[in-house]
Amino acid sequence: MDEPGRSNPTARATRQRAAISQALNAADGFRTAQELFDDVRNAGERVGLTTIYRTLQWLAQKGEVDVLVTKDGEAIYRRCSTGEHHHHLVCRSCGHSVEITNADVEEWASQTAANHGFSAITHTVEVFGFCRACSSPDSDE
Amino acid sequence: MDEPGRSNPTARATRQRAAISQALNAADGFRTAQELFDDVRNAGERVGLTTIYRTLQWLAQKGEVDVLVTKDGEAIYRRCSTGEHHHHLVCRSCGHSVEITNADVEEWASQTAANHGFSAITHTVEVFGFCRACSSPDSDE
DNA sequence: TTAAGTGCAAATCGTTTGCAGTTCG
DNA sequence: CGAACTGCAAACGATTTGCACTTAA
Repeated sequence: MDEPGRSNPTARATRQRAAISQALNAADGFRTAQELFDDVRNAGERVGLTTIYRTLQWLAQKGEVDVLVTKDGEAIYRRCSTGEHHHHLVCRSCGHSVEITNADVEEWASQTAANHGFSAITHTVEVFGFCRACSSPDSDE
Repeated sequence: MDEPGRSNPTARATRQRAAISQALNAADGFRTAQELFDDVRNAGERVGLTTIYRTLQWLAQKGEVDVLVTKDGEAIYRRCSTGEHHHHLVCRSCGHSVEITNADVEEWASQTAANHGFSAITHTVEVFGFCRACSSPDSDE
């Protein structure tokens, strides 16, 4: 993998990457490639889905974005918050997300990792469910 | 479309389901649908991949198998472990992953979600870091 | 200039579904 | 018999790749 602090010699500053990076920056929480595609479009930029995927892959490799996979097998990306650890409570229905924190989890994560001999720990916790509004008896999915 | 995962009318005992269940039983850890397909074949049974998927879906719904999704978006299944939930400790360098569990996190997740009025909770915990081997001074990759 | 970057369309690949033929009960 | 169940092939949807064209440096 790339060494930290050493910029990639083959990295060009393109309009597309800037747009993607910006969308990633503006996004609060995880986004699928498609969502990012839409975000970029809404921002008035035109970037191909392919480029979204390739750039995301590139950023992930550089460790600038975290990648998770949902139960549906979809990849979701988030700007990697170096050192910062905040989690989200995401509504499956409306997408509303609440930021949550809990020192215990942080503690548990680093502790567990250490027990397994892991270092340079970073963790991600995402809780999916239906928010109060969406789980009302007369709401649908 | 009548998948064996519908309501619970009449779960029929078929040769295929027996074979799948047996393969699942013999499997040591997680298996992909394909692997299970092969396992069943090696056991001398002939079951379609479709049936593997449908039965797995059915078993998952009944809570008899756990389903996880790998980074590649592949679903992996494992028999039983009702209520047990695994998380992963993933090495950023070699990709080696260790399964971890901790009831406290489960508790925390559902508790926190409930406090925010969320229901039908599902959570994902991923801990990234460098495993012992990869953090050794002379390791590469 | 020229190789990295981009985008469209086609290709992948795991998983799902349409449908007609089987089989359990 | 009739509803479940099965399996093949086609459909699917997210992601990747082939290839000709742009563009940053």
